[in-house]
Amino acid sequence: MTGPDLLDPVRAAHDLIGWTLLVDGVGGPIVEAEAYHETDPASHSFGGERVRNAAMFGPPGRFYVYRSYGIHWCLNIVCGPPGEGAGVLIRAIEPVAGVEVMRRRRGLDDARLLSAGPGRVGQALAVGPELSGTVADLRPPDRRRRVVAAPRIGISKAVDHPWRFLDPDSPYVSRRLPRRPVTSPP
DNA sequence: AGTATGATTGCCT
DNA sequence: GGCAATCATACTG
Repeated sequence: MTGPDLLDPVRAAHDLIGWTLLVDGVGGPIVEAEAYHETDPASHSFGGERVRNAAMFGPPGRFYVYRSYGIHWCLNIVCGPPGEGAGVLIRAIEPVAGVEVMRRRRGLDDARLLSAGPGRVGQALAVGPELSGTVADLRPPDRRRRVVAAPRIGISKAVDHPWRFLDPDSPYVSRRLPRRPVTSPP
C-alpha cells in the first residue's frame, strides 16, 4: 500500500493528517482537513454529479478543485470508491517544501499565514482548475501526530458533524481549538 | 478577542 | 436575485 486509506472520507480526513501534500514540489504536511460526501447537504456532490463537481465522482486519490466565493481556488482529495462523490478538503498544511515560493505567491513573510486556510493553501500551491482530476502527490508522515475532531467551518448545512480533523499541536491550522469546555464544573 | 464588510463569479431558485 | 467548503481589512471593546 503506497497511500492512505481513501475509501471512507471521514476516515480519510482523519488519516491524511500528517501526510505531506506536494503540488509541483511545493507543500508540506496536512494539518487540517474536512470530509464531504454525496449524502451530505454541505457537500458540492450533494444532489449528484454535474459538470462542475465531476472530478469528485472520479477515482480516489485525485484532486477536485473548486472556486470559492468567486475568488479562491480550493483543493480536495477525492475519496472513493469511484462514483461516491466523496472528498477531503485540504484546509491547512505546514509550509515545509518550497517555502520561499509560497512566500512570493502569498506576498507575505509570516509562515503562519502562508497556508492556514483552504484559500491560502490554494494560493500558496498555485492551485487552479487545471489541477482537477490529476493525481495527488502524497508522501507518508515522518512522525506521529495527535489528531482531534471538530465541526466543519464555513458551512450552513449539516453543521453538527465533527468531520473536521486537525493536529492540535500545529500552529499552522486555520483555527485553533476552543481553549476550554463550554461549560465547566464549579 | 470578537464582529462586520467588501471582493468576485458561477450556479441555483 | 441569492448564495457560497474564504480572506483581508477595519473597526469595537
